[in-house]
Amino acid sequence: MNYSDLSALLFPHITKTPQDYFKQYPPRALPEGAKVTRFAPSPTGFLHIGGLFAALISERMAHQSGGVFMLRIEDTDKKREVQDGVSGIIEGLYAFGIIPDEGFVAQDKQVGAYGTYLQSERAEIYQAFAKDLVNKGLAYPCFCSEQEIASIRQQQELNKELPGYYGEYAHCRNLSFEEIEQNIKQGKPYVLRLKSPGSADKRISFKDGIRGTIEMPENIVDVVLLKTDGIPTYHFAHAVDDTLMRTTHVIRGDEWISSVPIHLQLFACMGLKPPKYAHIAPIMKEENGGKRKISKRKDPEASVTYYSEQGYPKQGVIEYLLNLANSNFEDFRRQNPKASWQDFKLQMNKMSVSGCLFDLVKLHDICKNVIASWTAEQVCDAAMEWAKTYDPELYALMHKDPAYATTLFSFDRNPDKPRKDIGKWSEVRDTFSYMFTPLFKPVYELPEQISRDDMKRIAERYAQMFVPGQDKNLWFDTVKDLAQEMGFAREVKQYKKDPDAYKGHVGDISSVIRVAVTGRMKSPDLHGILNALGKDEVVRRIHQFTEEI
RNA sequence: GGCUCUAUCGUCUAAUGGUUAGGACACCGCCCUCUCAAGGCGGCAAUAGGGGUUCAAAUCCCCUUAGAGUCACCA
Repeated sequence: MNYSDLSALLFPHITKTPQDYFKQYPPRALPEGAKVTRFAPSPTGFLHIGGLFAALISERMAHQSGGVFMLRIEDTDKKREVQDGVSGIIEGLYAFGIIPDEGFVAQDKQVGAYGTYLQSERAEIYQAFAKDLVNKGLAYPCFCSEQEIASIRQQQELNKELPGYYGEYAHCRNLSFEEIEQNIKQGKPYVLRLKSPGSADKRISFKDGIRGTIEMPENIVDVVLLKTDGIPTYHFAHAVDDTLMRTTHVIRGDEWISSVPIHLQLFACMGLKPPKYAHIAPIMKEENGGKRKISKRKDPEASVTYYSEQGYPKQGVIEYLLNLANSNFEDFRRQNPKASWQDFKLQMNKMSVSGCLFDLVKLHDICKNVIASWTAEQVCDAAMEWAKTYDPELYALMHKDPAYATTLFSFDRNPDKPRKDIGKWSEVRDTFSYMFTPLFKPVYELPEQISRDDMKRIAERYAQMFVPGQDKNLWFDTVKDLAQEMGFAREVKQYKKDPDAYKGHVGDISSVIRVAVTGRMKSPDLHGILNALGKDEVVRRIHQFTEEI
């Protein structure tokens, strides 16, 4: 068979060759050791937490090495595509600060000299490479119908043989030029298959950046390169795109490991050097005592939008992910409390090989620490930004008086022992609702050891005594004075020494004031709260308290 | 089922043939304290099972078991 006749028959309109494209997309001028990586999702819905994880690793590997990080969209499966899928991914990435250098930077905006980064716009490129393979006798058209493929499969299952289109099962491998020509003239649909040079008894091995050396049987299946519509399969697109985009490191989910023999063979057939691979274990979820891959359908926390909605600070989410990737991130953070997470040197070979369970509790803890390390202004800004979209009522209240809102976050926020009570912005409303008069709808929790009469007397007396703006120690002295006046001990220790001599102690006085003003038995620094609320509001709340209990 | 990978506290993991098997989260106790949060101190808690190799095994080898991934004109 004359293969150039065949390639002309199959691709009459393709004039460019792979060489033309190599010229168009020359090697990148990057320093030695710079890694070129990409995140290449298909736009089938919102960004998955596993996708963010993979993107983060790729971004780190590129930027740590002075390389380039690309966002390529793999939209070769039009059936599964979802509207706005691209913007969902970009927004998800941007929301967590993962910014590509090349590829898509907005729904309809691409940057970079190695594009287009949208696979559906690259059809001609793939076909040029396909034509070249046909020319070399390494690819052929296959006219088998779905039913024929299915029956081959059935037969193979019956014989307990490797399923797939290969060897003697690959009928269309042996079609003559005339047969092919006739089929084409009749308009019979076909796919283009690789004429796999592999043999069943040979094995290949490759070095995975995360897993080390992996050995596998060589690929022998004549995999589909171009689908009926002329659009490539993932495998072929990967080989062509990552070659032309000069990707050095392909970092992807470990569901791809078993396809590596196909990929390596494709590169070999095209005479190309394959990139280095690193396969990331999936993020898992616990279910009925077992582990399973976290699922878009079943698990709300699978979508990165969940973390935005809940208001986990993006730094916290990223740091949690980095912690999953390299557990020594924790040590780094402890030693460098102020450093940016980007200063951490992520190491691929330290990544876990088996999938880990996603732990929302640990995430929450990390977020608490992250928030605790910020200034009140930073916390307030971030909380407000969240509230803007997810809690408009709270936003309006904070926005009305930003200085007041900032004050709330400064309670107990001293640098040595910062308060750690908020892990995500959705907790702000409940934590501080009593600080906003419109949200203050008290259901008083009362201290049991104090009589109602005493509570009223304490509260009313305090309303008279309260002087805003006092120094904290001075203020507490007045509370102690009140304790004494009411027959309570000035000090807890004093009370414990001789409980029968007092009605209670200064802590009980604080409790009454606290409950009157916040409706709760627990709160941050009472002194701060009273001063923030101001005399009028404190007095008003105390009156409300004495009337309602 | 074939192929591939994996197995250390409940969870995330450290320990590259010699450690009282370390840390973090969670949980429990104590201390500090006007409540809470935090903090300090302590506790609970693991090498899946069985065989080898070795003076010595969580670590190397084999088997078993369990889990994960994959076997599409999906990525």
